[in-house]
Amino acid sequence: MNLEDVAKRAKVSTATVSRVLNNVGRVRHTTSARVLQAVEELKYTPNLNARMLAGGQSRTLGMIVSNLENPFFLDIFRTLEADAHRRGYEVLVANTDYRPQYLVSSVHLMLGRRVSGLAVVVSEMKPSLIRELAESQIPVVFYDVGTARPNITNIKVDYRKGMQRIIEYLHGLGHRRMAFIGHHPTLEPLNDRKRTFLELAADYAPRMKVMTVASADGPIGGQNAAREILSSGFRPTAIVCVNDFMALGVLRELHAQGIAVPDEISVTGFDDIGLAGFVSPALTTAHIPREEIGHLIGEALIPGPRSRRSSGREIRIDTGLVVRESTARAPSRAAGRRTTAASRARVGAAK
Amino acid sequence: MNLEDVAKRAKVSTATVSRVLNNVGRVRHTTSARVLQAVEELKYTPNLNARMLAGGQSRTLGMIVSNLENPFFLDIFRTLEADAHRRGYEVLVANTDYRPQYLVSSVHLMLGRRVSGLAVVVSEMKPSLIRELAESQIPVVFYDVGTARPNITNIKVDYRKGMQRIIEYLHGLGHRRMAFIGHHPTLEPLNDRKRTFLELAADYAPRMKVMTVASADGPIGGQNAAREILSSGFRPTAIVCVNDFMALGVLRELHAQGIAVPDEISVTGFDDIGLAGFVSPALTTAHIPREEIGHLIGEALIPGPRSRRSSGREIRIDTGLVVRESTARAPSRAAGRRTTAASRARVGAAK
DNA sequence: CGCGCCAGTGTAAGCGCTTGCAAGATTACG
DNA sequence: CGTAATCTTGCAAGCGCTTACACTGGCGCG
Repeated sequence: MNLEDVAKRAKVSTATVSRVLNNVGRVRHTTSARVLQAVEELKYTPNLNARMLAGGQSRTLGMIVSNLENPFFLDIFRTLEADAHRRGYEVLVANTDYRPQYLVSSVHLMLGRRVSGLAVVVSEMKPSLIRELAESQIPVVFYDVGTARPNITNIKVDYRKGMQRIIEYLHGLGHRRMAFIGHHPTLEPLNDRKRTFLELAADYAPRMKVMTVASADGPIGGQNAAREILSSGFRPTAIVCVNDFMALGVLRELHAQGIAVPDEISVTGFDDIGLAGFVSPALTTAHIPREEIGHLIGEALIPGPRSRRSSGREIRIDTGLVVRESTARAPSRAAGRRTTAASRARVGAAK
Repeated sequence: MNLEDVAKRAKVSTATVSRVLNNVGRVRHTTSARVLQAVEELKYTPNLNARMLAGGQSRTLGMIVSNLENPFFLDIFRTLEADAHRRGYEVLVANTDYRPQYLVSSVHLMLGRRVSGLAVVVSEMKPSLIRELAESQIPVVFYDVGTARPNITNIKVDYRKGMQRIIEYLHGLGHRRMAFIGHHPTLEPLNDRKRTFLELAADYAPRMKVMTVASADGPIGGQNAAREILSSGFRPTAIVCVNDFMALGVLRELHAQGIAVPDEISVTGFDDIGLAGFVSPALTTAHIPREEIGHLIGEALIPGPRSRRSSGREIRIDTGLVVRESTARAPSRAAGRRTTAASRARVGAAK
């Protein structure tokens, strides 16, 4: 079932059919009606691959994320997709599971499909890829990784400032023993966050006791990390999570162990995913404007009159602290702490 | 940057380059090395659109879901994708937001890309689409909707039996006033679920008081629905949700209103998404084996020796009840119920 | 030493669609 | 009416790749 079949049936040339289907050039009304009818009767669907090949442009964007399961990424995708559809674009999405190797193949897949723009919203990175994409000529947006280049827009969230707000807030509540839960410590951007936490903690209170652990992204990872902290003997009054998705698991584990949040331990997340407000206790977190990010990506990737095609720009996004129910004043030392299996000895803090 | 450039640089013909890249036919080792080097130097990426056009087959599957945000759909997608990758396939995903119109355009998009198989995992449907897909010749899997046809495999979850287990269980705990929370009542498959609930409730206890409300899929929808029930005056002892995703919002709202779950009201979900075990109280629900479904889809869509290409089959999936913390014996009438703003008068039950 | 084979390559015909160019059909106008 | 201007439409050249088929040497064997 191809253009020719339709053309034959409508008794016109393929060129005319093409014009009708694409609404370009002038076609007599009666002819176009005949073509449309033939299309209808034959249930013809244009071959997009051929169309792209011949047309030279795809009206398709690509988006690569680290973990589609994490609502943070999904929200950005959804916003971008909505914008794209509004402008007649499609968006292909690929998932890397934080594996650099998958990132590479995903990028190649996108490049192979000749997307007209690519958003790379991941936490892992290979320097060689940045070079490759810079040379690819297509507009690219990196989120959180990479650096601005001629055709590369860079969106960075001021993670440090967000973390600073969190720590400042917790410190103000009297917390002096904190644990940080991260994930994928081998990935530099993520590791950087841990470092930021450590630095800031040291800044705020030189004698702050801290500990860091890492597990997989997601509730299960958070749960495991919480378990690890609790069984280590270190007993923080606040647990700071690298993102909300992991914090969900932390909340669950504390609940399971009968530790009250926030009375005994305060918990914070990062991102402010929708779910953060739907768990109990609702999560205190740093808000990252995901919709804004989605729009920015669209603006950078989709050509248009309004868009200044912010090539090469570096855009910094700020975060805002959202205080909900999972944080409170640190329990006073005197306060009786329930003796759970996990709170045996208060061993010295790990650095 | 195309095959010809590479061919020129490697001083061979495009045919040879193609053979090297696809690992087909015999090519002298030294030649192939030369080609590979040229590819490397030119950073050449094959144009997949052209490849597909010329090759005639795409090794790409399509999957259309109603709500990517709902982990239920995402889990199926992830399993399918993993299977697909293992067999050298890609999978394109599209989201309909429960809108039939989006379903139609998504199907056309997939057909346009000439996917070699299509999974339609949605709750909305247009009969005309079924016909169209049946005629399309490509293998198709419908989940929950449609009917088996020559090239169409049908996977259906025995929703009724699952709901029956839930109601039986709740009834056994003494619940006699229940509310059902659904979504998108205009979509037949979803509406069917409400009907199932109503029938079963009537079966189990002729004098059971029931009420049904509907809102959007997701925690917010669940929250709104719960609010609606609570402010209606009807005071159920159990709230049965059409899926876990909505139940999350119900749990949140009850918590916010100071209503204890499960002491005052029991809550159940459906699907058993990962999050169900990570909220507090953990959700009692019916387990749908999403991984199995993902595998089945892969098996039906990806040709292979092992796969019996289950065309035209109808596969029924059974569910299992997972009891967690959100359900308990119905509070005795005498039990003091905290007088929250929402529990004003106990008005008669709505039918 | 001649012939058949086969490994290794090249040639060229598409795949289904878009589009510049030009021919044929209409319409406008003097 | 004739001719120019304007519409409609068809022709055909690709887009980048795969692949059937043809061709070229080198080798084994009688």
